Amino acid sequence: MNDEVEIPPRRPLTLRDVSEASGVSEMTVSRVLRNRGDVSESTREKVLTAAKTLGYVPNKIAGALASSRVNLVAVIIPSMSNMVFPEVMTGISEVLDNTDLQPVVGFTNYLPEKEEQVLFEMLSWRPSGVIIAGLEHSEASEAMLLAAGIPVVEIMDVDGEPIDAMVGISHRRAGREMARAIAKSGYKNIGFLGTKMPLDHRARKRFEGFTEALAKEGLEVMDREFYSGGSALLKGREMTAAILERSPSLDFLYYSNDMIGAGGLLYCLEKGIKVPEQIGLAGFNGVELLAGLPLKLATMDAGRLEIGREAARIIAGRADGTIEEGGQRVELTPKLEPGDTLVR
Amino acid sequence: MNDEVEIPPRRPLTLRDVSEASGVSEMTVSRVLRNRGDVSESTREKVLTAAKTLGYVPNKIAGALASSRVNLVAVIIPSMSNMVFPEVMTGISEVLDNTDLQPVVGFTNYLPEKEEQVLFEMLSWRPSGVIIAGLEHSEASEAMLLAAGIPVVEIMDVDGEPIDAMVGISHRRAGREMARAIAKSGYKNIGFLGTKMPLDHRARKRFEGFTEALAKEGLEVMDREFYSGGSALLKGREMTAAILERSPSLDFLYYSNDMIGAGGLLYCLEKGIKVPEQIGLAGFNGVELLAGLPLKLATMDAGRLEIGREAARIIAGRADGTIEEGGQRVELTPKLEPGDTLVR
DNA sequence: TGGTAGATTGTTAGCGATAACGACAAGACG
DNA sequence: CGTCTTGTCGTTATCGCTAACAATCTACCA
Repeated sequence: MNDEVEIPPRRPLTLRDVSEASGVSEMTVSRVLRNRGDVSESTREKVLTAAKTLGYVPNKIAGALASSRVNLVAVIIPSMSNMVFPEVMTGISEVLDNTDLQPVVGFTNYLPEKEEQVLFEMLSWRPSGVIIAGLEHSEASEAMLLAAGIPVVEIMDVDGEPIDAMVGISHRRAGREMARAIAKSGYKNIGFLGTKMPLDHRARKRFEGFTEALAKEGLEVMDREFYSGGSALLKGREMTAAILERSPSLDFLYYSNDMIGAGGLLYCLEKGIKVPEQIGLAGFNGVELLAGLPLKLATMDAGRLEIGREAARIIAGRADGTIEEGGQRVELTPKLEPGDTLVR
Repeated sequence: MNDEVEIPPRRPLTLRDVSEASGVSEMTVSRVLRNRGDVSESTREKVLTAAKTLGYVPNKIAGALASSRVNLVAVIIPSMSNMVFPEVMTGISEVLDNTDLQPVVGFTNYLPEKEEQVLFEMLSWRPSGVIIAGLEHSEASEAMLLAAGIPVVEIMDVDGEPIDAMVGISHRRAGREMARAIAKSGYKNIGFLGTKMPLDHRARKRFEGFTEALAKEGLEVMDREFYSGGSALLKGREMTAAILERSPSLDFLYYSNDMIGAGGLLYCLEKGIKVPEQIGLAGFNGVELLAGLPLKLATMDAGRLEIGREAARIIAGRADGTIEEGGQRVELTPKLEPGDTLVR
């Protein structure tokens, strides 16, 4: 009850405090702390020690206002709870860690209104760039992005027109290629299992490409099953059970993501269904998890890590002036991984 | 090439632009946009339409500087790539979505230096609160947190002294309870499989509690296996194969997380090992994934969602003045879920 | 020894918003 | 009919920092 050791300064520290403590002007302190402009070694040290002993933390709000430069990059993605976006984030962080840029993440839950809110909120902090998932946005969102006057990279998808730059894969093509691979392997009775998500445009595009290419091979999707919410692995099981019950003649199941595919795979193995002879299976995304399954599920790697990296590179390059123009279009090619469940 | 429709204003819009467009003072525009103070309905509408047609996005940097109020909450966590923190984030977002607070996430990769950097960076934006994983921080980090003068909630763990508030479970206790449950089930030869992470204090505490309680039962950990990096599911398989090869007499395997536990479970089932009779298994965390496995892995739910919610509630409450004091200590009780792999 | 380039440090004026207070009009009231 | 509220705005002074320029102080050369 009796510690007069240090009265914690109720008023937060400012440059002035450091300036007074070290006997130089605020400007000089500012220069030292930002490593900008010439400062003699002696005063530099004086300032640095003063700042450290005081425990000074610069106020970036004031700094940003004065210099109209913000080292934040807005990253807007649907969610973090499926395995796809964490990996994108890893790629982004990896690249941004070598710059003075900092990612700031916002979630939309696949809701356009939420996206609009989050975007508005983030833009009001005047970030140096925006990385946003998808090519489909509300009109208001597009207008904001356009008016912001900063680099915008739309990621994941390249089937459409970007506002500025885009990095991703063609989900239509991914669907098509999978369809062709399935047809080539001789499967005829194909079922589709996916999410009940009218707002997941990429899943939709994959499905469109899939059916389109199947049609060219004279095939069609014979049955479908949808889910929403819950444990994806469990849902995969349940949906597989349901669809096979309803359509016993199916010999291939295409899942809209690896997680439900893995559930389906486990279910089939348990039921003694011969995979891939009796029934073939395939998912989408190329999540790391698949490596640990009894059989390696066929999938298509979406290159999520590389998407994150490339998007960050564009933002970083444009922020530091290395890159002049905008409008980059980077299409990565999804890689088919047949695994053990797509061969005959 | 000939669209003189709208020259996109090179200079970003400010309050002044809106003020001029609507014929009122900047102050009034500010009042309207923030819904604060009395403004007549007619001018309110004038301002609102002006702002909308111009596409004005307020500059929170300036606003924050002037009002010294920031609606940001810094959330500092190790990573997003295991299944534990996404769920914590969900809990945080859930609560914060009902306030005007916004989470801003930073990652430390379990590195104290990285934590320090991220913390410094975030504090320099003067957030309204900090939610940070763990009770162990570098001296500098603690000093910063202390000096920041804002609510700080340390989450996940309660085995230690918080800087301010804390919300979590006792990992020592979680380890102890699991040990007791295992002993009670009659298992005698116990193996431990975990991450090679000297910096994961919570895993360490669980292990300490585990061995301590085992000792009281006259038991001890007979063999151990560690890993780092890679696909956790796959690593779980490999480690299980390795430890059983080396110590065939083991009749129980305790995994430091559910993911490697799931890998081990799949491995055992494949090898025809009778679970839980021949060998019992248990993990930790209670991830949703487990529901989809052939057998439900025994685990201990860490209440991650609730941790996130509670932490956010404390921050929100203190930010809006609903809660006066600091130093809250919320200990949630981990729930043992025996599943199908911890019974005899 | 005066002059000048180069290195170092200080001064002044905002950045775009908000807090706090002041001003003014339209009723309310005795 | 003058004074007092209330309801609506406007003015002024920062917030903490940085850009741009000015001022000093060296060192060195003709």
